[in-house]
This record gives sequence, structure tokens and C-alpha cells, in this order.
Amino acid sequence: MQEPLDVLIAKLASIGRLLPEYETAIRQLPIRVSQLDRGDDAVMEGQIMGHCCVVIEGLLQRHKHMQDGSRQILSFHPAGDIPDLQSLHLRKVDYTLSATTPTTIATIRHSDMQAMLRKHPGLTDLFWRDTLVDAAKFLTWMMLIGQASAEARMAHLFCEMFMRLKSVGTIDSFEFPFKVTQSDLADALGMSIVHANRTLQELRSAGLLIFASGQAEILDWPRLSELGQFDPAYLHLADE
Amino acid sequence: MQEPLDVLIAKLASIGRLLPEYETAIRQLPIRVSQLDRGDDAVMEGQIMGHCCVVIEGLLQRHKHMQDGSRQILSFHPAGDIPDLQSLHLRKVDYTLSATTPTTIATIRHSDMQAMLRKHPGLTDLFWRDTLVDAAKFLTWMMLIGQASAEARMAHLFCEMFMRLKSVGTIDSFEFPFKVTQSDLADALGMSIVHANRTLQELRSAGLLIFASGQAEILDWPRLSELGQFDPAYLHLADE
DNA sequence: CGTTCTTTTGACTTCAATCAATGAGAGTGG
DNA sequence: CCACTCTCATTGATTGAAGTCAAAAGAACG
Repeated sequence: MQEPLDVLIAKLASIGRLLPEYETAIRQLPIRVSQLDRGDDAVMEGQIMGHCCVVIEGLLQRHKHMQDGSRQILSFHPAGDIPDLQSLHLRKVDYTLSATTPTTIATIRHSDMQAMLRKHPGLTDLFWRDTLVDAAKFLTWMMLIGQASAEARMAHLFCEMFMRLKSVGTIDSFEFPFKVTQSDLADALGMSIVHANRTLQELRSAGLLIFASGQAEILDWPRLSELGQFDPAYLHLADE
Repeated sequence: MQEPLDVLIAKLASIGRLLPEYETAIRQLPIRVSQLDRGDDAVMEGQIMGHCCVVIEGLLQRHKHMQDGSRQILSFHPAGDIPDLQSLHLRKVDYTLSATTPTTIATIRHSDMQAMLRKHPGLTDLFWRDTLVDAAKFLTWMMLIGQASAEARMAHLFCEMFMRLKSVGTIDSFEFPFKVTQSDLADALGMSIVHANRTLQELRSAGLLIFASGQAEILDWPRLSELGQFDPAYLHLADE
């Protein structure tokens, strides 16, 4: 049977040991499901949160703006992620979460979440771990944005998305949907749209990756992950 | 009376509500104090940790290396920080912690930490919050490295260090020690040494900031924080 | 089909990296 | 106390990667 929070269960299982009783507790959480169109905000910078959200289907992006209007996309969140779990302890959020594609989310009240965590300290550890894995991704991205070439950054992003989608069972082949525009990629990787476009062309002509109209296909995983210096250790997946 | 973990108490108090009983519990933690010279590693990438460390005095830096040897400094950790608290749940670390200046650290066994947290769930929340504040800093830095000019990044770094040192009571004036080299600054901000040098010169000639031989002096806080687009909200300090 | 958004291309510019050398200062040892 | 060696800071010259500008060509959508 397909339930909304199945994706969350899969995600948590991918990063740690999920006991059956935890699974039961999670399934009993009261949720409110809602639908977002591309561009809609799930969470806005400065908001004081009383709930957090789980991505059920689609893709959210976390971003921040500079004064001059330029935008840095900080992370992408496919199904299973709880992108604003931090708000449980940092109630005033300092980023915006927007739908990159039409997206379904489930919101969970902090009070319900906290009641569950009080009852299951082991789940607290698992959720804590989830926020830490998130932070580990930020560290890796900081290094990439600071030090890596445009090609390496682009390659790395696709490697990471592939690995994350695979680890939660959303995909099982090297061809997968990744519904972002080149402008999104540019803002995520800290480069101009024009440069993102040319970088994608280079990867394509090198026979490593094809990305067109929201569909990615990794043609040569060994060389792509080599180029992107991709070592999945930072994702801290359970099965390694 | 001056005890090693006083700095940790001050740090925790700066980010949340620290009950007297928590303070007592922390003071009872068994610690092992050790001394590092500049360049010594406290934690090395790939290590499986059984303990974590508190900076008692001095400065640690977290960094990661690319294959070509280039280094990205991801964060600086002055007295009071627990830079590897994550290792409690992500035992294999994916970064290196090195002393930027001669530094004293106290190590705490995970088992002791966990015993304390089991006894005081409220402390768990506070430590969790600490790791979340860390992550919020990474987000802000990602945006800066990705989008901001060299001058803005440099300005922001000094604003942040000033604010953090002030919030834990280490300093109380605009002149403070920050024992890093220009090469460290360059690696932290994702720029070349030469460019870091020139950026510092620009800030100096603009009358905003003087940095020489490990000593920083902020000459014009309003203009420096304006230039660095520094909004301390992301530090999630308790008193705001 | 016209409108809008996204991708692609070419020309030009600029910021910042690299290269190369020099200074300045701290510490060491003869 | 003076060479000697380090590391760190500074400067100038040159190069190159990536940004900006501008426009055209596709796609997507009502």
C-alpha cells in the first residue's frame, strides 16, 4: 500500500537503522498534504515555523538571496527529504524553500514531532543524524563552489542527485528526471546561465552526461564521478 | 574560578537557554586536555571517532582537500566550539580539523556525552541546536562564496568572527586577535593568496578594517557589515 | 499562433588566477 | 651578532576563465 510517508521511511532507512516501532510511530504522525506549483514557496526566509514539511513527490529547492537580487540555490530536495527539519530547533528560518517543479508536501506540526521524539529517543538520534548529513552535504558543496572547476561542479551535482535518488529507491537507472532549468543549475553552482549552458555542452560532447528538458542521463558514470571528484562518503548512506 | 569547560558553558548559553542542572552535568564530564601546535591535526578526514573535542583556547580550522591539493577552509572554531560534535552520529568524519594557532582542546568520550544526553533530553536539544547553527553558517557561507564579491566575503568573515567572539565573551572591543595568515583567509574565501592580500588592502584603504600579524581591528562596523551584507540572524544567537 | 520562458550562440570585457620576484620578519645556529 | 633559512606579505605583469551583453532560435502554453 502506498502511503504519503513511505518516502520518508525510505529516506530514513537509507541513512540509518530504522526500527519497526519507529516506522509505526512515523506513520501515525498527523499530516496535512498540500500541492505546490513551480515557483510556490513552502517556507519563506524570516518565517517563524510551527511545523516542518516532508517532500512526498517532486522537487524543492532551498535558496537565499543577496541584496542585489542574485540567488544561491543551496540544496535540492527530492521526495523523502525534510528540508526544514532544522526549524524544530531554529524556529526562525533563514532560507526559502520553493517548488522547482509541481510538488506534493506533507506538513507535520512541531508539537506532534516533538511528542514522537520524546517517546522514541532513538528516533531523535536518527532525525538528528539526518540534519547532520544535510550539513555534511553543505560542507562538500562549499568546497566545490570554492575550489572546483565549473565542469567538476556540474558533474558532481549530477552524481549526487543520482546517488541520492537511487539510495531511496526513486530511480534505478542512469536515466532519471531532474526537473530543473539551466538557470537553476547556474544558481546552484555559482556560475552564470551562459556558462552553465556551455559546461553542459562540454559534458555532453565528452560523452559523460546528457541533460535536456528536465531529464538527465549519465552516460559514463566512472568518468563523470572521476571528473566531479565524487566520493559518496559525505552522504553517509547506511549501506556502506 | 576558571575551569576548562567554562568556555563551552558560555558558548551554549549564547545559543540557547542553559539550565543550572545542565551546567552541572557538563562540568562533571570527564575530559582529557591536550595541546596542539599550529598545523597539528585534532581530527583527520576518514577517522572513525569515539570522542569529540571542545576548543578551550586558540583556534581550530575545519578543511577539506581536493585531489589537486587545493584546500577549502570550511570554518574557524574559536574557544567554546565543539567542531566535531557531528561525529556523535556521523562517526566517520569527512573533514580535517587543524590548529591554526597553538590551541588547547578538551576531548570528551562519546559514551560519556551520550550518557549525559540520555539523562537530560533538554541538553540533547541544545547540542542538536548547536549543530544546526553550525549548518546555518555553512549555508550563509555557501551563498557568499557562490555569489558575493571578494571584498564582501572578506568583510563578512571579519564581521562573523567579531560577532561570534563577542557573543561568548572572549572579546569586548573592535580590536581582537584572529591568528590566521592571509593564505588561510584565501583558502577560506575561495580566492588566491594574492587576491586576498589585495582585498585586505582595499578594506584598509577604505578605512573599514585593519588586519596585520594575526590582529584584526574593525574601524567602521556600520560600513563593514553593510559591505559584507552581514545580518547576524543566521548565527541564531539567543539574545535576539 | 502569439506570448513567454528557456536554451543557445557570438562578441566582448573583466575579475581574479597565475607567474615571478622582492621585502619583511622571526627563529636558528655557528 | 651576523649569515641563513623559513614563512608570510607584497607588488607588477600577464593570462585565462567566466561574466556580461545582445540577439536568435526553440519549446512550452494557453
